[in-house]
Amino acid sequence: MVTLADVAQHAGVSASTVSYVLSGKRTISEVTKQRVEHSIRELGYLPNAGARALASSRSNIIALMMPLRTDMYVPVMMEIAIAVATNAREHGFDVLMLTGEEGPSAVRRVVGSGLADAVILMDVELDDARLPLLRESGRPAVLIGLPAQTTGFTCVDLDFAGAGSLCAEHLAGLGHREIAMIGEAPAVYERKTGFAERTVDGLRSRARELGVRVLHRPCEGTYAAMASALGQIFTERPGVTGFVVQNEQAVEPLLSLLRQDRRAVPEDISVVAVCPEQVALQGSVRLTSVTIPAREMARRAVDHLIAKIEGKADDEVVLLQPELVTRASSGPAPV
Amino acid sequence: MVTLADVAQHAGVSASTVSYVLSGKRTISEVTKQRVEHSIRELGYLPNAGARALASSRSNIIALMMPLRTDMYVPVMMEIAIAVATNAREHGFDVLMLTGEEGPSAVRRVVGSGLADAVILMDVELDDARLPLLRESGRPAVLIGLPAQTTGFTCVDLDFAGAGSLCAEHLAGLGHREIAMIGEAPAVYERKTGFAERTVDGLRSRARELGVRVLHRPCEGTYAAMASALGQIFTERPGVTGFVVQNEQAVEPLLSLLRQDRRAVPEDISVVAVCPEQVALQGSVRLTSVTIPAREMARRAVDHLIAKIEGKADDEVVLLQPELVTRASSGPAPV
DNA sequence: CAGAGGAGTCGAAGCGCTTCGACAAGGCGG
DNA sequence: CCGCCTTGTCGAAGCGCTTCGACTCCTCTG
Repeated sequence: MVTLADVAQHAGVSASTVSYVLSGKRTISEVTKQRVEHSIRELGYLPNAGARALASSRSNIIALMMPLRTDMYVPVMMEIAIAVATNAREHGFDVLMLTGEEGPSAVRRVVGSGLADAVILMDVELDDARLPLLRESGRPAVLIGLPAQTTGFTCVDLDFAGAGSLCAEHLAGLGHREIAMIGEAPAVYERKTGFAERTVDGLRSRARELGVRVLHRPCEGTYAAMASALGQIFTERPGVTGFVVQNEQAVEPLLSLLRQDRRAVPEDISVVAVCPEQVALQGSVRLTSVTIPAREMARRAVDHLIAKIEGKADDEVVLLQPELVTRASSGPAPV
Repeated sequence: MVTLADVAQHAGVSASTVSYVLSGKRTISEVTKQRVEHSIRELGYLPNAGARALASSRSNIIALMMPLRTDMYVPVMMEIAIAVATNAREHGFDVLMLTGEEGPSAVRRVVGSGLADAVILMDVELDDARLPLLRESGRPAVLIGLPAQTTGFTCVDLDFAGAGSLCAEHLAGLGHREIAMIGEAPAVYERKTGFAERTVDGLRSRARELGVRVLHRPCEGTYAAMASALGQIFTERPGVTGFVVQNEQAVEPLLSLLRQDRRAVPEDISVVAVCPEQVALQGSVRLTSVTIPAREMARRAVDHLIAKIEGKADDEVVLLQPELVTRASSGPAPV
């Protein structure tokens, strides 16, 4: 193992000089710098992470906590996680992966031991048990999601209410007067994550303004559940011509069932999805959709977090503006 | 911040005693132990990770490297990652998430700096660029997958060849004489990950023994790609009555297209999938499938890795035995 | 031409923990 | 009843790095 001291000796300078070359915290003459850097390369020196963390009380590690709810849509989480890791690296940080298994106290452990400098929380509930612990710790934190009480945290999320109203506007603009919303699985609502409700609220209130009737049905992402939900919807509201789907697992079942039912998309029925772009593109029909910008959320979260670590950012609620892209699954309401 | 010394003082013992209570590496009388543990709780002491790593040259961190190929099936990766993290915690380890973005040298950085004690590599290619670096580092490593050259590593993977032959046996046993295999996307084969080829090989050789003809078609997981592949298959081999699908994104398109084509599953066509259990269960038809045991793979990988860290395990190739579960998508060949 | 101040470097003091050797106190066999 | 081993505890020496103050040259400025 090569140490700082070895490099210093090899370059004929003191250890502190090498350290300053590495950190750039003091001016070092160009010659010395070159010499030191050459020695570093020559010896294949890599600073010891533990020693660094101990001396500087900074680990350059961000903890990413993602509880694993099987009912939660996994690809979005994964995309965010990957993007967080990639982004963090660009700032010189690594990412520690925390699952929900350990419970809220994982936050305390990781932050209290100095293992992580800061925390990103995913899948945040309205009244999340991890938040008090995090607040107490005083460490920088960013939430992906929007809890009831945001003081002390920066929150990054899609403006789901806005997404809902965009869907309402789109369908209303195409002449639809009765629409149904296929929501997330009931378990998601029970868990009180907030985003599902916000979407419905946004959809509802804009629809009301535009004179459109809305029927909302939470639904699991299986064929069976979808079939039953669809049956109920058409029984209760035979005039429904537009669908908004938030549960991405339900998208294919819905399309498939409509097809079986001999209802053409978009001629008879228009479908708008709230989902990641990939899902909108890869199905049997290219879906008109409001994209869930996973990468963008991750990028914002990391950038904010780094800024907070460096003491140059305040708490803030960042709601990303949703965009609706019209594709092949929506069209004018039938006459 | 509470330190070991604070605890020692509070308990009226020396720092080393506290350390030994924590690590259990020397015998400590029950009374002292109680007293120390009480002080720890009282003060809310958490050992500093950096100091610990520095002094013991063990970070208790495992690096999990998962390159992000968009063509790779994401949920399996995610399931493995989560299971790795959860399992590692049970052994007192945390997991550092590495993406492919940084390139193979990420391995060197993380291991050379002492940030991670060991490494788990996912999505291993036959001739993976990360392997030489890892070998050189001398750190314990487990690969999830099977490269061409395994010396120096423990490898954990599903016996995909066995999975292939199970599929052949199942379909042959039901009387099918001509089967088609829908493989992974062409990009997967080009990347030389090995598992896709092994499945085909296993399927082919067992099929030959059983007198079954096999047609193999790599296929992307989109409707369009599937439609075209299916057209070609039935043109080339009109007598095909059995399908083996390895690309899980292709499963729903296949079923949907067969339905459209008025070919009933399982009456006219039998379908066997190689996929995680969840995928087999949640579609429009409950699929006969060979499960990809993501969690089990993760568990084995972590257990082996920990054993290697503690110096009590050798390199080994662990191929998990595949199991075929018969469900609603396969039945006797039509007469 | 003296003094101020900047640039470049060094030495040393930790950071909080682990671990090794030492040592005191008691239990045992011979 | 002495020496020996075991058990329980302590002190001190690091682990490899960061960082603060101090010091030495220079280069300006008045």
